[in-house]
Amino acid sequence: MKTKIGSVKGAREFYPEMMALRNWLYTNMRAASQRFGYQEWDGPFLETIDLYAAKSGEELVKEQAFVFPDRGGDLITLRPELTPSLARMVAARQGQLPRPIRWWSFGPFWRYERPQKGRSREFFQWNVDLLGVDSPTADAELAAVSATFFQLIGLTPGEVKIQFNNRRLMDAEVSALGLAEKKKDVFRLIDRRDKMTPEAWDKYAGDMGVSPEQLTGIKTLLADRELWRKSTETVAFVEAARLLGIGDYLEYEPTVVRGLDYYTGTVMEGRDRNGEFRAIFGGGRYDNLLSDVGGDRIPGVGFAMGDMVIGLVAQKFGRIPAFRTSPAEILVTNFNEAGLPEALKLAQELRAAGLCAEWYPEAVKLDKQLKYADATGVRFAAIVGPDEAARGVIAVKDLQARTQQFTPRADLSALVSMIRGQ
RNA sequence: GUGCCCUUAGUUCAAUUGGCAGAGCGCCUGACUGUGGCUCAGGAGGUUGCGGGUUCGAGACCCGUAGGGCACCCCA
Repeated sequence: MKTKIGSVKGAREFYPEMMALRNWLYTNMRAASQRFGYQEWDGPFLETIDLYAAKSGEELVKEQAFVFPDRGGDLITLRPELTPSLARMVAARQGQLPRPIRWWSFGPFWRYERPQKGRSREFFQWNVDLLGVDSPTADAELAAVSATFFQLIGLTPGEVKIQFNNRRLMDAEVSALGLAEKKKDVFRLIDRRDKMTPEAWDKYAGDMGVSPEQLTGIKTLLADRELWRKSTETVAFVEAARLLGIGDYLEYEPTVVRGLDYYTGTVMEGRDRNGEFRAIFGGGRYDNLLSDVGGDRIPGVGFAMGDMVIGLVAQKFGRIPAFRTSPAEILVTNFNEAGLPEALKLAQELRAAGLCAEWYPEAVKLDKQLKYADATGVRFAAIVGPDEAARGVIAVKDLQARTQQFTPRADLSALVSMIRGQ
């Protein structure tokens, strides 16, 4: 066996079919973003570790970031998320940017983790952020952007949902139980409610110093599907979401608190209704992030959606269209060696006429050339042999309809309208 | 970072207690010298992921290692 050089563990390889899927996601993400007036932007793929050390969360920085020294010895990080770059870039031009700031982005991110279903070390992520507005209505708009994307790719409220909660609300409730000082641990406890057995969860709570009475209080909170009504913020969020027509996608979920440290208010999470897959997207309000990276206090809200889970969910519900692998509309075949120059010329004239035309590079048997058209998904084939040349025509074969007709060589517009008219 | 499973032709997978490495699909050639999907016949293609060990003999057993998968952790 020949020497094989493998790919980097967890890195993504996009063969044309997968590239088509990625572009399909990108196209719909852009459409949803632009429908609400968001502008596309991007940050650096390389950053310093310091940018994330401040607020992203210890696990993300210490365990999951790709960090390596550059040739000068400085530590470089492949970006594990986008929000800190956004905060820095906005802070750098905080006086110049018209507000509100509505920005979206789609690009690669890296996290050093064990690859598994719906997760790799290299992934693409759609980020949407709204800065300069501190209101539950702004939070609802972000939920609406994500819901619009779901609608665009055909995922219904019966298939996916947007769960929401509020950090301030949960802060107050947890503090009321006398657990203000253990808030961070308690949030972690809440986050794991559905991931552990009830017995293990109780023990976990006891181990962190939660009394039986407090534990009962937490359970009461988490069982209260109407808890959101106690917060004017969440009530306003739900009202705005209903006005935006996405109420069917929303579901209040007290256990959603999100892992990133910088969230301050509304938090949300996209899920498939069956709970078969991990989170489709995650997001929330971060009002202190900009001041934490040296800027003014500009409030913000945003979410991030990875490309892998949404791909799995779209596939499960059969919403991924059959992509054409070849962009070519017509394949110009070669009848024999003598005809090669004429075929080459014909292909170029078809391009000049506006068609995407591919030229078969060898005068092999027609049989093989047509099989190639079939295999790559090119619908039409142009054939010019001695008979056609003598009559001044081109035989145009429609491989899909299994028909063939002749069109004048001198006037390609007839051929173009025939193909485009189909 | 932890645990379990997997790796044999281009690809998906077989191979009895350790005993001559095989099949489907794909590819190539022909049936069909100017026409694709179907059919039939023939053919090419392997250092069984890599490195050690046990054995008369290893695809199989043992150790290591790389890659892949699933779950945990964390999160998109």
